Amino acid sequence: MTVEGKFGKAIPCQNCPLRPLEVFRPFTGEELAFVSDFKIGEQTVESGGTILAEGETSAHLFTVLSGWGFRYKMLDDGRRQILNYVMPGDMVGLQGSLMGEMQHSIEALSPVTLCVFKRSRLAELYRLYPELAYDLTWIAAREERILDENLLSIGRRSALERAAYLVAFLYQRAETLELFRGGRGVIPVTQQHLADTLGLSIVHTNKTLRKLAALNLLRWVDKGCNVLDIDGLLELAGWEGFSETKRPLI
Amino acid sequence: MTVEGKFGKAIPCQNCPLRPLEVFRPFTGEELAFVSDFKIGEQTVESGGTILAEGETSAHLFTVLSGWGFRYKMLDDGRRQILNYVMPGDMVGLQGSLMGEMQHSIEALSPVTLCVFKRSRLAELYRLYPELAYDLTWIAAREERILDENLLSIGRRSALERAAYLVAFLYQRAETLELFRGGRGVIPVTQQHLADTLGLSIVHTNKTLRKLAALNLLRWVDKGCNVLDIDGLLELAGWEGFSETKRPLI
DNA sequence: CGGTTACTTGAACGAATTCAAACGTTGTGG
DNA sequence: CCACAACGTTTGAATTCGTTCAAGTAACCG
Repeated sequence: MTVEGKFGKAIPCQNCPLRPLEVFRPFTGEELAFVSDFKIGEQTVESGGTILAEGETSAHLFTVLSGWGFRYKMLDDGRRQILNYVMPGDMVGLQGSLMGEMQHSIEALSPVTLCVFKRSRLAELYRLYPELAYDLTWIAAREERILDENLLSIGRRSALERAAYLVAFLYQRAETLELFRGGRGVIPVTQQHLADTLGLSIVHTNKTLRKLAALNLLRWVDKGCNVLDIDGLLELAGWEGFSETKRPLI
Repeated sequence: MTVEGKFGKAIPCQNCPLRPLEVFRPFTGEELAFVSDFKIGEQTVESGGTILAEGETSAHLFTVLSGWGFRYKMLDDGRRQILNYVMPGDMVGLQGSLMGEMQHSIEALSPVTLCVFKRSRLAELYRLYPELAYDLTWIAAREERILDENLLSIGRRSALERAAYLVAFLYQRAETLELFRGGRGVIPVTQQHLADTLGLSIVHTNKTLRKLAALNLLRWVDKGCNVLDIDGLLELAGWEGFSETKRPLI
């Protein structure tokens, strides 16, 4: 099976729409050439579709080019915990690439476009591009940091603080990607998604969000959350916010 | 300041007591030589002492040679969340080495001995030893996986399941390190530590542990937890257990 | 227009926290 | 050697927080 037959290749990395964003560190021509060659194509997943499933050992590794998704794990009886969200520029499937099979699933929250890479060329990356290798470790460490914050939130913050933290977190990440520039600035999640992230029931999540809305911190619009007062959310959560230096885009 | 004056160097990596353990992948002579050279000395931290503190930008990176510790974060008002535990063979401070300053603290649960490495030589490692570079990413991905499991547990498991999961997790990790061979096989934590890991109050943690004890799954002995029935704990938690292939020891 | 999905609300219930107090062990200073 | 402080564990009772149950509304879609 040829990869060209399976994945359409639309955007070459040299004119990637994400790369000009301020958040991403500049790449050398050589790095860019390798990444572009490393990329074997693009793939799209419809909203609600599965990007990667727990247990699977994909031959591929992805970077989100556009769209939102989330990583989650489930217990046998169906209880679901959302671990983190993925947005443009985020690499997905790295953990699976290193550890063998996927230990979590990833689902699309909106139509998602992915850059597709071949796992098998990772060794080459490590051999020839130490800077990119370092970047991969950095990316894993960043995810770890986010999970640390999340764990603190779920374990120790009250429902109200926790919800404020989560919405602020999602808002800030999207903001640095300039995802709110053109549109209405809506975080494309249902209350069920937030509930499964917060470790709360859907009913209590709703009541908590209503409280945040009553405080004029956010507003709920057609299937999404609109942040009205990011500073208020941060203060309520007791959180300094998500400060990030330039990061790699592979 | 010479590093030799600050850190005693006792064990050369070639006859590291941990390396012969089954869990660790064999290293080539060359890799071993680099790691041994990378190591600038050893450091000890007394029980209850701080190994690394949030906000600090240490010039060093460590691997635990002996003893137990834990990673945690705190909210302004003192609420503490334990994120993970560290045991012999675990690298600590990697996240800080990559992201600049530490985003969490690490405290010793028992007297701890650390192998000390210099952050500044990390670039060299990436340049000259792609296999070790890969290992570092792998180590970060492993931590991520553990945090994923933890998040699922705190977010979605009941108090009883959660406690069973945690104790089983700690037991299994210690078991693969053969930490229970000589002694009584006690996990050296107070109930306060477990409470701060589970996201529960100390009172409710106590009541939950008593239930597990009543089920003959564990026993509480002089400041520590003694596992009586690991399979029972795993079953109650609805967890398949912590399967791990050979891993690197840097 | 009937079915589905997402949001919303009230009420009853259950789980976990907080408050309060007691017990045993360990270590310390008189 | 004893008094006593410090710490960790244990238990009961009152309270708060969050869940579950139940129902209803609004928007969207085939």
